[in-house]
Amino acid sequence: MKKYYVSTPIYYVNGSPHIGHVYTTVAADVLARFERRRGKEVFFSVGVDENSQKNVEAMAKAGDDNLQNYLDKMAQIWKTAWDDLGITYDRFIRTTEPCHHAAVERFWRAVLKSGDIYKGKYEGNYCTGCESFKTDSELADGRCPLHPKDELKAVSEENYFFKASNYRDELLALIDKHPEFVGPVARKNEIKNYIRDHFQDFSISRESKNMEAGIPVPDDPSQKIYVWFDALINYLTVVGYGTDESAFKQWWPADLHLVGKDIIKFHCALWPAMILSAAKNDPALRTEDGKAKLPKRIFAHGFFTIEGQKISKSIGNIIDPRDLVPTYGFDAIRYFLLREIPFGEDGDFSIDRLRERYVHDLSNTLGNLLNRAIAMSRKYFDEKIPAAISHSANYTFADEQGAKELAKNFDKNISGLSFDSALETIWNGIEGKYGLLQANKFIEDTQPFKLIKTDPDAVAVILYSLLEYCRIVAWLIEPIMPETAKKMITQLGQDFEIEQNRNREDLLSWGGCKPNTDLPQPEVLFPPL
RNA sequence: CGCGGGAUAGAGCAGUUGGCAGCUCGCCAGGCCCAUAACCUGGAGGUCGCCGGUUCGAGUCCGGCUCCCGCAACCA
Repeated sequence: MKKYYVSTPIYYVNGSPHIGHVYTTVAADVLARFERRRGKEVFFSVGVDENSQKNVEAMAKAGDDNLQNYLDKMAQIWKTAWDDLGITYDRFIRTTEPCHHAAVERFWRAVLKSGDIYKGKYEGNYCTGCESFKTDSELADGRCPLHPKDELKAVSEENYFFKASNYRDELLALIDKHPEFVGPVARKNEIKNYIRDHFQDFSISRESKNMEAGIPVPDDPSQKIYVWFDALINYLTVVGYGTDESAFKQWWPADLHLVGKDIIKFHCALWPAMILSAAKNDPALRTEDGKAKLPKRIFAHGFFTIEGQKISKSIGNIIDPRDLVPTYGFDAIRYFLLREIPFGEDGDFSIDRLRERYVHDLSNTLGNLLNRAIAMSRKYFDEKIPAAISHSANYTFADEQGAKELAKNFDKNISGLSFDSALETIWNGIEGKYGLLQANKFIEDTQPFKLIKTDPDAVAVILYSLLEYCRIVAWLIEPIMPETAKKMITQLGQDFEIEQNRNREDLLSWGGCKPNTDLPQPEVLFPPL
C-alpha cells in the first residue's frame, strides 16, 4: 500500500488558533482525507512549537509564571480546537516531549559528526525583532530592513554555527532537478534567489542564561538549541526518528510539508541543508544507495486579509473559526477557504463573500439540486429511487463517461493543490458539461415535472441519472465537506458507514444508486441564513 | 537597488504551455413551478494600470514606469 505523509507547521502557542491557522490545517486535512479515500496509508501530523522564547513572553503577558503549566494549558487548547473541528490528524506533537528531545539530540550529533557545526565567537548585530543575527549585507542603512525602528544590538556571544553554506550548490541543483520541491513557482524562484545570494551559516544556539525555553546543546548545557533547528526536526520525531526505526523507515521522507509563505526559508533552505548534513552520519536519513532522504515537496500557501485588513489583534479582526460554525457549519467554512482563494496566492476573507458562497454555491446550487431531485423521485416514484429502463442519452445527465471525466479532473486538481479549480469544476463543469449548474439546467431542459404526465419512463431515466450524479459528487467533495457528503449519501437512501468502506473506484463508478431503494424525506443541506 | 504580492465588467476573482476576453455576485427583461422566494433563458457592462519591444498574433513573453498591498506591535 502506498503511503502519504503530510504535515502542517507546528504553531507557537502564544494565543488560540485563529482562521489563519485553520486555513493551513484544513488544507492538510483535505489532503489526508483525499489520500486515505484513494487507498493510501496516511500519516497526518500537527502540533505546537513549545521551545520558543516567544512562548515565554506570551506566558508573561497571560499573567502566568510557570512555563510548564502554561504550555500544558495551551497544548490542550490547540488540541481541543482541532478535535472540535474534526481535523483527522494522526499525531499531535509537542516539542517538549522527551521523544522529541531525543530526536533532536541524535540529529545534532549526526550534524556535528559531519563537521558542520562549529563554535564561533559572534560579534555582530542582533535584531531582537527577528531573533537572529544580521550580516552587513542584510542591513539597510545600518538597520534591519524588517525592523527599521529597532536599534540593532551589538552582541558578542559564543554560539554554535551550522555550516549551511556548504550546501548551497547542492540545494540549488536539487531545486533545478526537482522543480516540484518548492511550490508554488513564485516561491521556488524566491527561494532560489535567497539560497544563491543570502544563504549563509546559521547560528544554531544561544547562551542558556538568556533562555528559559529550549533544548540544551548535547554535552554543552551552557547553550540551548536555536528554536528553528529544533522545531524542524519535529517532522522526523512524529514518524519515529530515534524511537521507532521501522515506523521511520516506512514514513520518512514526508510527501508534503504544508507551510505559510512566511516560513519558506526555514523549510526550503535550512531544513534540507540540515538533512543533507545529518544524513552523512545517520543511515536512517539515507536511502540504500546513500542519498539523503529529503521531503518530496514543500508548498507554501498565501496569506489572506480579513475584510481587506491584515489579521491583527489590535485591529481586532481575529476570527476563531468556531464562532462561525454555529451559523454556517464547518463544511461551508472549509469550502469557502479553499474555493475562494487560489491555494498559494494571497486572498481576502470576508463575511459577505462567505455568505454569498454559502447562499449561491451551497444552498441554491448544491443543496437545491439534491433536494429537487429527491423530491421529484419521491413524488413520482413512490418515495423510491426510480428504475431507469432505457438509457436514452437525451434523458441522461452525466453518465459513466461524465463521472469518470469529473473524477479525473478533480483528482488532478487536488493532487496539484489547486483546490479552487477542483471545486470550480464540480460547480461549473468541464467545458460546460457535468457541473452542478448544468445539472440544474438539465432539469429545466428536460422538464421532468411536465414529462411525468406523458412519459414516466423517460422521467425515471432523468431522475435516476440526477440522483446518481449527486451521489458521485458527494464522494468527490467528501474530503472537503465530509459532513455534507455524509448527509447527501444518507438522503440518497444509503448507509454512509457501510458505503465508505468500499474502495473509491467503486464509489465513483456509475450505478451506485440501487433502483427501488427507499428515499427518506430530504432535509435541507444548507438552511437559509 | 531589503524581500514578496497585486492592478482584467459596478463588486469579488479565474485566465497552465501567446490563438475570437471568462466565472460568481449585482443590475435589466423574460420563462418555469419539481425545489431551500430556490431553478432556467436573454441582455447591458471591459481600449485586460501606463509606455515601448518581440511576434502573423500579447491579458499572457521582454524592458521601463505609475499606483496599491503584505513582511518591521499582535499576526498562518
